[in-house]
Amino acid sequence: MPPRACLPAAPLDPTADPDEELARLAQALGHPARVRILRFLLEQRECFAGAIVDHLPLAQSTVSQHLKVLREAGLIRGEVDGLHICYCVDSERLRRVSELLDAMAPVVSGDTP
Amino acid sequence: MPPRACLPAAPLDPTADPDEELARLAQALGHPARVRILRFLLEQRECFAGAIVDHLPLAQSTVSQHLKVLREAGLIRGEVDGLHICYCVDSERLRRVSELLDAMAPVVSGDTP
DNA sequence: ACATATTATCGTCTTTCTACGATTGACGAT
DNA sequence: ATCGTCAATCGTAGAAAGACGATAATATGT
Repeated sequence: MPPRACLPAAPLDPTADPDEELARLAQALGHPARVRILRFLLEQRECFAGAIVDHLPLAQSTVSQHLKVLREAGLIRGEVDGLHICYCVDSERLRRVSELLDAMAPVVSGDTP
Repeated sequence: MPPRACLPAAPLDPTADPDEELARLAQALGHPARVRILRFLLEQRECFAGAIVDHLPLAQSTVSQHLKVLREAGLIRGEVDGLHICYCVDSERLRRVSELLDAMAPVVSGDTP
């Protein structure tokens, strides 16, 4: 098996501010195409970029940009595998979103009297 | 107690598409100021717009626009109370975000072997 | 009716996002 | 070495977001 190099992946500023972190993650999720990419990636468990391009009605360069946004938010990781780049969701990072949300709104019951 | 009228609140297109819905909600969350507003609102349980303006280093009109974004995403509701507008978080709608996320990634364990 | 207080909206400017085609760089195969 | 393939990046054009001051709308108090 050839050694798998890792893409620059997540520049992810160690923001330390949960508001900034949540906003950053949410912004990455804030486009239908990117949500679709995530869902597809979760369904396939992993796949190379070309498959994602085929799955969306967008140009290759556009998809590549969306992938970059998701990568920089840390929501996906891409590994170079020969000619392809194999992408997969960083589930931990995805869970982090719910985590931040829950930390913010710790189960308030009955807000609509 | 005077009758409380409800603001246009949530135009919220009944998208039916969970990807669109999640993207829409995430986009509303995708700005630090708006996250801060939500957090503040959750802490206070409710408060009028002026208090939010005082709490952020932004112009009144800017805050008003952020409130509008949150309102249109259904994340907050504003009720006219005399001279003030009393805002509060729609916790159910906020939980909906986690819900959509969880539905998308139903607890995948061990994604980083 | 008038002045005051509170918030939304308007107009504008600047910045960022989205999308695309074209190009580049890297790899594998011939 | 050259050729195809795959994916990132560049350059650019148009759309949307973010910020502000100024203005308008509405309700309250005098």
